[in-house]
Amino acid sequence: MENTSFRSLDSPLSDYANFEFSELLEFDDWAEVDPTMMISGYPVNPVSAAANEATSNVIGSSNHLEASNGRGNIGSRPERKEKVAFRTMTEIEILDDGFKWRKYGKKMVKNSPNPRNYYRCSIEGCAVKKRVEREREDPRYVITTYEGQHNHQANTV
DNA sequence: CGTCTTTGACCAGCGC
DNA sequence: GCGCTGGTCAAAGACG
Repeated sequence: MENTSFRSLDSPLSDYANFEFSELLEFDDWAEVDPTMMISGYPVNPVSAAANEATSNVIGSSNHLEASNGRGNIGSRPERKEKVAFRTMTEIEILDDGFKWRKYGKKMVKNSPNPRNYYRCSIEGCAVKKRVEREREDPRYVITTYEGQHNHQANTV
């Protein structure tokens, strides 16, 4: 609903031009989420490194994460879950989006030589989950998947 | 002292 | 029915 929340968080850094969401992954009720909302609701502010290149790197590759949801929703809709996945060009996988995340697991997927990290919101009552995974053919790219919505304002960094 | 990180093991769902 | 993968939880440790 209220996508407002924060759009001008105290981001000391102003070079988060690496944030690119041109490659959105479709999962369940993706259509319910507005891309604009993510831009205003999930601002990223890399605290360091990577932030001088990119800027206008056009992603022309194709997504290969379709195998992620090959579980049980082939032609069916078990339930609606807000899943938002987008690719970010950054050397760091821990992007500070204004919320506090607690890593609760790491797993190595066969589809990628790199491990997949699972994060969860540290705020109680907030069941938002975040999945961070590196691109298989482009390690410089990071696939961030948000699941759920925050029930609180940004925890400010 | 409090919080978060890390690793392993366990469980569940789906495929064959 | 079995196997596989993915996902989650738990405990201990480390660090601030």
